[in-house]
Amino acid sequence: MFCYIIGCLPQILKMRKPQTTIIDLAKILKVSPSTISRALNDSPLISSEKKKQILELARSMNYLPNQLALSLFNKRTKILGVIVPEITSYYFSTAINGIQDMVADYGYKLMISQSNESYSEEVRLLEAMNLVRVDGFLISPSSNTTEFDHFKKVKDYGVPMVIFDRDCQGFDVDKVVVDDYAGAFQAVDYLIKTGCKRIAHISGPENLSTARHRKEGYIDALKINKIKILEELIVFGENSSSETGVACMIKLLASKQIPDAVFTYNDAVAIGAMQVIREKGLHIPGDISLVGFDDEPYSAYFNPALTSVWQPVYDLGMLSAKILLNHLESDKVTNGFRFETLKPELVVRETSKSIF
Amino acid sequence: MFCYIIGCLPQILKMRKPQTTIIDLAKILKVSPSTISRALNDSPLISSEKKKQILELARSMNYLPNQLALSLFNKRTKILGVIVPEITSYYFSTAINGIQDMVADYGYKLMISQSNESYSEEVRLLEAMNLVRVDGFLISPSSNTTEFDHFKKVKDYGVPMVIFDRDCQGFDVDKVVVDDYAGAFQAVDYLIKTGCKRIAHISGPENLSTARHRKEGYIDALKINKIKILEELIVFGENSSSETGVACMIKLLASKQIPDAVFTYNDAVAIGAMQVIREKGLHIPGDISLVGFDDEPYSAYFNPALTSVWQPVYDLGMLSAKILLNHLESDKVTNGFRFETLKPELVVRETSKSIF
DNA sequence: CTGTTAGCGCATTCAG
DNA sequence: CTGAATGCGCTAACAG
Repeated sequence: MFCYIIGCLPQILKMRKPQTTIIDLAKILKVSPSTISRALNDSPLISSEKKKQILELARSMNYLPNQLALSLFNKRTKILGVIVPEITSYYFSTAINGIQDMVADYGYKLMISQSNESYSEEVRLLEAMNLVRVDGFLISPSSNTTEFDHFKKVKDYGVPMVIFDRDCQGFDVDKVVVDDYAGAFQAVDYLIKTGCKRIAHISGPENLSTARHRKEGYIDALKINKIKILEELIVFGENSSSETGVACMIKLLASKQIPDAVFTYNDAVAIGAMQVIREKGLHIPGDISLVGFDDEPYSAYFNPALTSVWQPVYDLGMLSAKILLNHLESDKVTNGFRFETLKPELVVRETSKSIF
Repeated sequence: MFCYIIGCLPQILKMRKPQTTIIDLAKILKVSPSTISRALNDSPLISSEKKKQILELARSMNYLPNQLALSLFNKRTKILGVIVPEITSYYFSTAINGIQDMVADYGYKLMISQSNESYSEEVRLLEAMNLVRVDGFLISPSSNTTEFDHFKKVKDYGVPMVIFDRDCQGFDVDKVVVDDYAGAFQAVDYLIKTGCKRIAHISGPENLSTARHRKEGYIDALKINKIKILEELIVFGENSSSETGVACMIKLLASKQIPDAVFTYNDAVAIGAMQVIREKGLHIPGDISLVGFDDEPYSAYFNPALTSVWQPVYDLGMLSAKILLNHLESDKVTNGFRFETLKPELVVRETSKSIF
């Protein structure tokens, strides 16, 4: 679709208070706009006397340089576009945190939007931000994004971009992800070492690379420990909410032989599962061990405190932003793409037994 | 401080791929740029034949209108500046959610930043966003902001703004807040009705209007029920984290006579408090009732499930944005300021006893 | 219907 | 050291 933003059409609007420009200053001081510009930009090509005078007037008249004009001229806005599936989650908001902290010192602002896990919304946002001429993109694709032409189009347009957290297989750009496989493997291997033999897995949306990798880690940990993989012990949640955790756990407990451990896609799911287990009158970790993923701040305060796989999300944001900044602030032509993987870490708490 | 963004200074930078402009199109088709512009904007002042031809070429050349040029011309960017204390909290990210949902249909984009509860950072962000010429501001001030000249300066500059969640007393703008007083009153009144007589309060940062109002609600609920207010039962947390909840609860349990209920500034604090109570071997709500504030999604899954005061945060964001849009999209000159108050609601769960 | 002109606010050549 | 001219990409008022 080729369309133009409605807002651009002419329309009567409340006129904003006119703001002082370098031309205003120039007229008052009876000098040329160039001179004003030079003074404001601390150019050496101006007498310090005039400079002082100009700066003073500028201050007194509340002069503010217009970034729009600057951006138009410089062909760079110093704005970065950030698109995440949802901003409400601790995970992504922490990543954004990292991005902002990395980027602030370089004078970049963030334009942030959430796709709400919707592909079409993601496309819309991407295009809108591209029209604003953001200098680059930091994107974590929606779970319903299976085709990457929209990304490719923007990239080919010359806008640098970094994909983070969720991989887009088959689309070549810089990417930063967490080693979900390793995290899952570690978690399940640990469960096995504590004596669990019938370990279930509540997986996430199948389309998510993170969900797939965690499932693979789970499967390989079982394999390497010579434990049979049972289809009935793997259930798939539609999303990663606590409600989904509830539904999936109910399903798992409905079978004749219940699991002695559950490794969930993330903490939210684990929390839902925990409630179901509790209500069934089963003991954690006595009857069933439970391990989550993400290590959200609340997880440590659950009763019992949740064993979980901590992810370096803040660093994820930082590194993604850093890579993007590299593209933006250096002249080096990039050869190939970076694919960075950050290591997660198992945090053992009370929902899992200990290894003797 | 009067300063210029470093990024504006001339610097060698990797030239971005030149993008097609209406002038390019004009040259190719040998017509004037105005004609191109008219075609692109679906003006009636053009032959449908030419229009079709132009649109086709534009599409094939991946033409995208440059919002910067447009914004410079229209004196409006269709970008709204959002400043919140922290983006990581469920509370503010949900408010942002509401803002975005309200604003999306009107074609506005969001520039979001967090002040990290720092006054100076807030000032910095505000100024940077103002330079970008955002059309308006949605701000929840940092807890360390006690003086509002920076807001006033921007407002006087002609940029509309709405303050939300946290009030700035003495500064007149449109504001949208939640009735913290009523929420707190309801919670504490309820605790009293369940038989609690020695109700403690863990308050938030004293500078926060929300913390003050919740404390006042607590106090008035006691008063109206003729319960004596005891200084020793009110402790102040430096911030609103779970760690603070832990620290404050330890303090409360150290006194000779422990409370039979605790009303906390928010859920995060309550969670910390809950852990301390549990570790002391006390029963909730048997020995101590516990009520939080915010009703975060996890609170329902705690063990026992947390009684809390739900806040209409999403609506808070929506309404704030709506008010700002009113300023932006209508010609009506505003007389006075709106002060909207949203009603919170007590959600009773397991950490409080029931009323017989 | 179409082209020309001017200007949004600024920086940067190029002449003086 | 300073000013005049030019252009960033686009629209709108004004002629034709």
